[in-house]
Amino acid sequence: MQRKKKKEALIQFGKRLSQIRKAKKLSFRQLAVLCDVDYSDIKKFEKGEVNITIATLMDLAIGLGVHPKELLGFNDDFLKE
Amino acid sequence: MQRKKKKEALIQFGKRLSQIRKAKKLSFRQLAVLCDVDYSDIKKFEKGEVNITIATLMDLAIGLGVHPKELLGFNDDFLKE
DNA sequence: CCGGATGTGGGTTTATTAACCCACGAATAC
DNA sequence: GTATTCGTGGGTTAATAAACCCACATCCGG
Repeated sequence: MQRKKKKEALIQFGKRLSQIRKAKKLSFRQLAVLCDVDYSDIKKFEKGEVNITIATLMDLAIGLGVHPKELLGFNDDFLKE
Repeated sequence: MQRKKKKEALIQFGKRLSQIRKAKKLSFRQLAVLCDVDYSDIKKFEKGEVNITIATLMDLAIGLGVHPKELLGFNDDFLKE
């Protein structure tokens, strides 16, 4: 994946994560406890600064109480351009 | 995520990847060209040896012509135990 | 006013992913 | 029978994700 597209993908993912977290009315620190990751790292994920692995993705899904698929449920049109 | 569960998750992911690749009748090397990753790495992914990042996940999805979500479309019951 | 939670930004070290490459034997095709 | 493609297994090095930690300003409730 090209540098630019990769960055865009991570930002889209971050937005999706943020969306779900807020829908569940969880703070960074609350979610951090639920999914056993550091609270300050979650913000990095939501900003699209980190290219997380699927294990971390699943940790987040567990904490949020959704299927891992949900976290990738963003519009993927930008991938096709 | 506990060590054991993480391993199980990666194996489930690998199986799903293998399933889709075979359904599309692609060899490791063919898929490798389509998604621009090394052919010998794809086998490692399918064996669950590597905890890939979402950028690589998307590369695979692009090569396979499916939405990234599809690659996480495995049964996640083992996550809940 | 004060204690607690929150968002934010900035660090560190260690493990491991990404991105490569090579060689072999078996199966497939020409 | 040889050229191609395949699965397989085994490497390397550089980049970075994981897993931590800390400080501070703000906001809110008691």
